[in-house]
Amino acid sequence: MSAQGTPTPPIWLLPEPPERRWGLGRAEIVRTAIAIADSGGSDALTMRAVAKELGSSTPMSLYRYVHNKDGLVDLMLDAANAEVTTPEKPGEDWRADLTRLSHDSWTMMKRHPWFAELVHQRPPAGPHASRRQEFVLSTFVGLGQDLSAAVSYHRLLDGYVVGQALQRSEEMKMWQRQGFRGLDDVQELAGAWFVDVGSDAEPRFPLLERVVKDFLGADPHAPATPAEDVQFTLGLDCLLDGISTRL
Amino acid sequence: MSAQGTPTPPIWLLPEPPERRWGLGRAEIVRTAIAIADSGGSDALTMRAVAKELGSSTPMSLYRYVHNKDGLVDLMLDAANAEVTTPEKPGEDWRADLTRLSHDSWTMMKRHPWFAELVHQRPPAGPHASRRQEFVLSTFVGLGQDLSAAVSYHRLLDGYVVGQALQRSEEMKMWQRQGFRGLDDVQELAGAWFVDVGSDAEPRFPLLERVVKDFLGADPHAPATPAEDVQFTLGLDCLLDGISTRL
DNA sequence: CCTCGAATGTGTACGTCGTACACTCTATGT
DNA sequence: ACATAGAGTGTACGACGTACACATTCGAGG
Repeated sequence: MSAQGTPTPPIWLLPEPPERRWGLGRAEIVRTAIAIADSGGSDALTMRAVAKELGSSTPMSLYRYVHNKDGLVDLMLDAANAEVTTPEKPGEDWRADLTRLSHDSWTMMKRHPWFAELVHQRPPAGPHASRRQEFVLSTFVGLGQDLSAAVSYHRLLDGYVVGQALQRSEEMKMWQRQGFRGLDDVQELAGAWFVDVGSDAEPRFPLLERVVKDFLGADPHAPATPAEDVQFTLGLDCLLDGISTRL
Repeated sequence: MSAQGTPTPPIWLLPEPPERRWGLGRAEIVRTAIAIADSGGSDALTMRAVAKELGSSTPMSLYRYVHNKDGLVDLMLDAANAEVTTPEKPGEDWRADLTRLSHDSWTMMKRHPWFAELVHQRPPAGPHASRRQEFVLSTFVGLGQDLSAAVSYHRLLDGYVVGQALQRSEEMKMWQRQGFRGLDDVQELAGAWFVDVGSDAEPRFPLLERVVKDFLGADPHAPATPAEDVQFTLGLDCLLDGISTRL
């Protein structure tokens, strides 16, 4: 990544390349990049990979359109953000609004597991992100909160959603990490990953061990995991409860 | 990083190198790596940099001790986690316990801004992390919750703390991004980063703009920022409120 | 229809990263 | 004093992002 050399400014500062007469375009590039990251994870997102997928033999073609990789990431994040529908104005029921918004974001991040990993690598200044943030802020300000409290609550909510998504993508990686056969490996892993497990009679982390066993005992190829959504909703409700007592 | 090739298992699976007779040691390596990351950020954390700092001319010396970079990161994360004191057993007042634990973690992550960026890049299986997790789980289980609820609440809290730390380190990077002179640049930035700002008369994101101005208007070299801690505490309390109504 | 110039794609190459492999050096037990 | 395991070094490879010069392609004016 750009690391440190010259921390790239958001791509929005740079002019959109003029209307293309032939050749590639931002939209196509971003779509391809998203497809790659969707299927291969954020590690698979490589300028070379995107270029190859597009048929271009070298990655250099892309640079005319996206300026650099950080710019491409900016565009991907914004495209993903565009998939969650943000109301124009706060409605009657603030809690319903925010619940819907959070759930929309959550399903978007389930669709794009790379989002949570990449979003912390760029300043959060995309147009759609800004729009959503403005909406949430205005919701709380409309409820009589001052701006700094509104910012706090927005952070709280946003951090929660992204954090859950991050944790989810970690778990997915854990599954990919090795192909399990059965519960034998589970035992091995549970015993190995958590050091100082202690004797069988008195394990050092009994609860943790049960969690790991439950987790690893589940079918990795189970289609849908409603439990995930239930957990998400529980946390969110609990958070909104806490907020609402403070309004 | 290891990217994808062979997702490195946690370093605790590998035997600690036998007691050194001369030369380096894990402790010294990890200490140096943490010092580098503390001062230069997670981007500065390079095997080469660590080796140079240690006086070794090549990074290869390190590999006998830490196996690979992921292993070094595992050790760094665990060392940082060791800095937050986890009680042996849940006490009388669960809320005080968790508040103290969260605040401890938060100050640790303020001390080590790289922590939040690196923690999501490795499985959360370090001994100290496990111990803290076990403590939180047992707190909730002791309150009569079932295990999956306990896991939810733990995630909620942990995700909150790390998320706040992540946001903080993002802001710090934003400061470093360029050396501001005064409010002129601020105006420019505020107008530029948030696209479609709209006319001066009717900005498209009025609240957001105020937030950015407030943020950029503050003194970047202000020593302590108690406001930060106040925000942290607000969110945490609000979260604990939400949890406590569900117990 | 041909040609010219701007818009677009390509090849090559550099610097950085993690790290494998073979090598040399060092300190210790005999 | 010397063999030997334990430790550090040098060199090198492949992947990455991307700068720069070059080749190619298209659309408009003669």
